[in-house]
Amino acid sequence: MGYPREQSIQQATEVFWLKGYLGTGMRDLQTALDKRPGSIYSAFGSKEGLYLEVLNHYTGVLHGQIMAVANSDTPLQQLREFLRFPLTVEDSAAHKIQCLIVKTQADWAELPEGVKSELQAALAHLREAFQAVILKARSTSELAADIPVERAAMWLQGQFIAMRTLATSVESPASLSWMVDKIVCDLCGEWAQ
Amino acid sequence: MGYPREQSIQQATEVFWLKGYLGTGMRDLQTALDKRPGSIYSAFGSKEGLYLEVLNHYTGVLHGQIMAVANSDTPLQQLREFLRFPLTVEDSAAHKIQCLIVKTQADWAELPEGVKSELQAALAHLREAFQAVILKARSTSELAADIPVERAAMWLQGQFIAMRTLATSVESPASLSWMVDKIVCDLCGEWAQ
DNA sequence: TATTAATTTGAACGATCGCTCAAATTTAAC
DNA sequence: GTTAAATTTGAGCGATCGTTCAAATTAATA
Repeated sequence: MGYPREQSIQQATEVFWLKGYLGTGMRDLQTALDKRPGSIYSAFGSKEGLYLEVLNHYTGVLHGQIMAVANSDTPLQQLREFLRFPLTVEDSAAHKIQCLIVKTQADWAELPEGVKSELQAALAHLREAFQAVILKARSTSELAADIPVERAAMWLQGQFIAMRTLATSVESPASLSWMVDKIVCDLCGEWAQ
Repeated sequence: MGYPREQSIQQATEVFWLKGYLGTGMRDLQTALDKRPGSIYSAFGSKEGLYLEVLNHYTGVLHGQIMAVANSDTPLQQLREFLRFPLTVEDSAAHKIQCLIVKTQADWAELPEGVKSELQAALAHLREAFQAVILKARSTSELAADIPVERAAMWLQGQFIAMRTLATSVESPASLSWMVDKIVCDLCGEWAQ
């Protein structure tokens, strides 16, 4: 049995997701991974190195979910389900409502340079996935042919951020599902050039 | 000359706004206020105490701005200007794009209990102001009579968060002004019950 | 000006931070 | 079974954290 990288990354994701990059200490990670500092450092090099692997894995999963929406036959309907899902997590995992990327971005000014650039890349990567959703919905005529694709993709990312952020500050996230309908409705609505 | 509370609060606001609650150290504050630790502690009691005064002052200013929108004769037009303004800050003050409250909220899990509850209160207070804008716009018939007021207020707060967050991750915030138009457009659009 | 009260100073405390590395342990090779 | 290589261990490093408090300074009173 070599070092369980995959498992460690998943356990570290939980901690970073809950406490953020700055808020997470190496001792939190040592506890969560059940590893002593030397093992973690020999496997990941530094706290930043571990975080970057976590961010990479997290972004990949999220990107995959959005691309699955884009690749479905009914992208707008799948988008609805994608947006609604995080509102249904149980209380014990409430931190999972907030997107890890957006959460980390809030600490922007204090982040190491390497984390900053990877964060920017992650945001851009996810925006590409949102753009694929728009394009697919346009091709299935669920969206008008003249929709401004890049703006709509960025707007969609913004709606994602808004909903996730609001959901973390409300006692019952599920009660925000009307917002999902509003988003899809507005996506199909007016896009004055 | 007594202790310059007002001035200290404004200087501390700058630091907390830039670096967040967790990211700001007492030594950052000592530098910014040009005061030694004892003075700060005798005036504000603790880092948390100083932050709470900063948050209170900040919330008051923002609430006042939104209420000014609500009290104008053309609330929707004023809302446009209110939303557009932060997109125009110069590069050197880029951190001012992001709302201090939303920024602090991202560190939720690590915040002292007192900060958490004040943050919740601040968000609710600002939502009341957004609600006043909706109500006023309805009374001037800029908005339909059957708009769901509470939902629209929360949605508007979400749009505010989305725009401010996106603006911090883009090279030219001013290029997002189309989003302001989209927000006002969507506010006037469909609100399926 | 002498005396008291209020404020400011800054060295330093204990706790925690990210991280190191010599030693102990486990694994692999023969 | 013996030896060499790879991995894990955990005490502890220097730095920084929020905070304290005796001493120095400034302001107020008589």
